[in-house]
Formats: sequence, C-alpha cells, structure tokens
Amino acid sequence: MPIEIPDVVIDRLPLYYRLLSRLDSEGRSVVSSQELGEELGVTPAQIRKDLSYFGRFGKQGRGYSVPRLLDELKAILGLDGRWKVVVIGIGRLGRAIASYPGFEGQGFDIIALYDASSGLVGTEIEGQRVKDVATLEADLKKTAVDIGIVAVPGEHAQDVVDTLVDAGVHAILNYTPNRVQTPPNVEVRHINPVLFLQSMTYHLKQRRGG
Amino acid sequence: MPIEIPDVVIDRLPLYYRLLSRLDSEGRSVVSSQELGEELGVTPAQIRKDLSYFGRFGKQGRGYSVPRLLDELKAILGLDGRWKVVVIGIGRLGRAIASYPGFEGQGFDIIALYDASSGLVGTEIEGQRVKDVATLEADLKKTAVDIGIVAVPGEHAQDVVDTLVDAGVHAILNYTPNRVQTPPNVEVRHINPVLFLQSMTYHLKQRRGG
DNA sequence: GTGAAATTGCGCACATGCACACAAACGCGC
DNA sequence: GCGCGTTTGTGTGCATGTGCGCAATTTCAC
Repeated sequence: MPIEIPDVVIDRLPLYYRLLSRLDSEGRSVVSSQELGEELGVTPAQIRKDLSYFGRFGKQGRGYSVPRLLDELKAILGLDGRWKVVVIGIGRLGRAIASYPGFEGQGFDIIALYDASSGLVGTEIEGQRVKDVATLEADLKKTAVDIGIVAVPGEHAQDVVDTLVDAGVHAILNYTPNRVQTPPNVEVRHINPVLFLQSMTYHLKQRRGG
Repeated sequence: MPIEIPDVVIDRLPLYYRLLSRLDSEGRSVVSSQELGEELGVTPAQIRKDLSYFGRFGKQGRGYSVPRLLDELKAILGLDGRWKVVVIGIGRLGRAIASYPGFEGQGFDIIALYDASSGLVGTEIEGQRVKDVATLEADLKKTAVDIGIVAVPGEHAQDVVDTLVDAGVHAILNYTPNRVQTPPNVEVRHINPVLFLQSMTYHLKQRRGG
C-alpha cells in the first residue's frame, strides 16, 4: 500500500456514513462536499481529501451520488457484513448496552451476554440467556467473536480483556473507567464519561474565572 | 494569557489526574514523567510539556510530588468544587447513567432527573424523584445547572439541548446518536458507541483482508 | 564535599494534518 | 454545440502538535 491512511480520517468516516444514511433515507440522490461539510461542521476540502484516500467517488460540477458513496463507505468500513459482538458485565450499564437499538441495524449482532453474578446467570435479557463468564473462554474457542464490549466492574476489566485477547478478539469497547493493556494489534476504545466531564469543567472554569 | 492551551492537552489532563489519584491512594509520594508515561502509553516529554503549560511542578532529579501534582490538576480542571448535573431521559441508558458510581466521588452532583413519559414521572430512581421534562425550563431558571446529560430518544435531542442552552447551560454530554447544533460558547461531547464500533471494523477488515 | 545518576523544563526540528486555491471535468440552458 | 456556473481532486503552504536533546538542578552515596 503506497500511503498510510491517518487514523483521524478513519474516525471521520462513520460520521460521513451516518449523514449519508440519513440523506439516502430522505431520498436525496446527490450531495456536494459543501453541503456535507456544513451539516457536519467540517470544511468541504477536508471531506474531499478524506474520501480521495479511497477513490474518486464524486463527479465534478455535480457532487457525490448519495447511494453510491454510501455503498463505498459501507465497503470501506466493513459494514457490508455482520460482526459478532459479546457483552461482558450485565449490570445496569451492560443491560442498557444489550438493549441499545442502534447496534443491530448497523450490522452488529450481540450473540451472547456474560456475567459473573449467580443471580443473573440464566436469566433472560432482551431475549438472550445470560451466560456464566466462566464459560467465556471455552465459548470463544468454539465460536469466533469479532468485538467484545466490557461493562464489568473496573477491577475485573483487565482479566476479561485478557481472556478476550487470548481468544483472538481484536476489537474491544471498554466501558469501565480503568484503562487496560493490550498488544498493539488489538483495537481498544475507552468510553468513560467522567473523563469527558472533567475536561468540560476546565472550559466551564475558564468561562467563569476568565 | 500569552499562549493558548491546545484542547488536546486539556483532554489529556483527566488521564493524568486519574492515574495520580490511584498512585496517591497507593501511598506513592513521588513519580517521574517517565513512569507516568509508561503507565499511560504517552511519551514522558509529552507529559512534561503538557504540565509546563500550567507551571513548574516538578523537581529535577526527583520527579513530581504526587499529592502536589494531584492538587494542581484538581485546581486546573476545576475539580476542587462541585458541579451541578441534570440527566434528561431516564430510559435504560439514563438509568444506568443516573446510577453510575463514578460521578459523585469526582465532584459531580446529579441534582435532578427528567423524563417525558408519564409512567416514569414521579417514580423514584436512585433516591431521586423523576421530574416532568416540561418543568425543565422553569427549573433551570430557578436553579443554575452546570452540565446537562442528554439520554432521550435521538429525535428529541435537539429540543432538549436548545432548552438547556437557552437556560444558560454551557456543557452538554450527548448520549443520543444525533449530533446537535449549539452556539460556539457551549461545550458538547457526543458519546455514540456505534461510531466507535464502525471505525474499529475498518481496522478489523484491514487485518483480515490485508 | 564531591562526583555520579536522575530528571525536569524548554528550545528546536520534524511530522502530521488542515485549509486554500486552482485546474480539470461535468451539466445545463439556450 | 458552446459557454457559464458548479464542484471535484489535488498540489502547496501553513499551523499545530509531538518528540528529541541538552543545560540546569537536585539527590544520593561514599
């Protein structure tokens, strides 16, 4: 591959994808980088450059075909197939995740839920039987999983992640406040609302104190 | 103020703060940028430069005093006071947020919960009576609020945000998948797990297909 | 008290990502 | 079919953020 594609570009593609999905469902057939940019708060040049990493999808004087570009992004991001997801930790947060309506429609299949509490194991959540986390390792060996979502108490995060990584899971969404260590070939994203709030308070303070 | 402090720096401070809290609770009194960097996966130089925007907190040959640096960061981020937070939308996600244990200990007080559903209004969640979202506007005029957390259905996100902004709330954490428009003097952070997953699948695909 | 080891703060060079601007291409109207 | 307005793709310059390297400072051992 000649040029490396920056991560920031990859992170913007889902935004474009999302907007194009909306435009497509509204029946729009063509859109310009100008309009995409206004909607997303990004400069049109940025959008054109991002897309140009992957091909020449637009037509001069016209813009981009909405369905065409949607399909291209779908293929680029790998959203033209389905991905197997497991959720570990079915507390309040895990349950909210398991019932989040946005996953299924976007190609993410939650194929199993795990928890350590004997009170939960065996119960039904969103039509899924909650399985014992002790069986996670064996299950992963039988059925390959693409993505693990971790919503256990922070102190168990690293253990669960290690189990996932050892079993060949290469993408992990970590909802616990603890950062976890992984080999470089594993993608981890941390979702920690407290960190967001803490950087926002800096700005709030600026406003107040000058 | 002579130099503007980059946003990326501000976003890293909570990470440092978090690690220092842990070290402090473990009784560590001194730490080097080297060690901080190893723990966080950041270069030591980066950490020293980030901190140097705010002052000279370290001692050559020794490192940083953990309690001292913790206090400095606390003051810088505005975590030495308490912040008033409201949560709007008490579905599964909103309930998970309302009961998230990490907020209170970090200076964030959830002072009210709001929902639109008549089935929920008046019920108790985590010791809080759920209030009717219709009263939000009036309540905000009576009691100033610092941060709004929005977990309503996507199609109502903009309305709720507009209400918050009109009432002078300058920081918003948006858990809905919809992006919202705000004036430039309002800080908004979007938490959308699907966007994370979608950029991770790109990398998964790379691994597979080459 | 002196030398050696450690570590900060910062100047500087480098890399990376962003916006601008323009040539090339396309469509539309007449 | 021709010209005009529109919009893409990209070469180029610029800004911003990152890492290196070193002088200055501190600690520690002997």
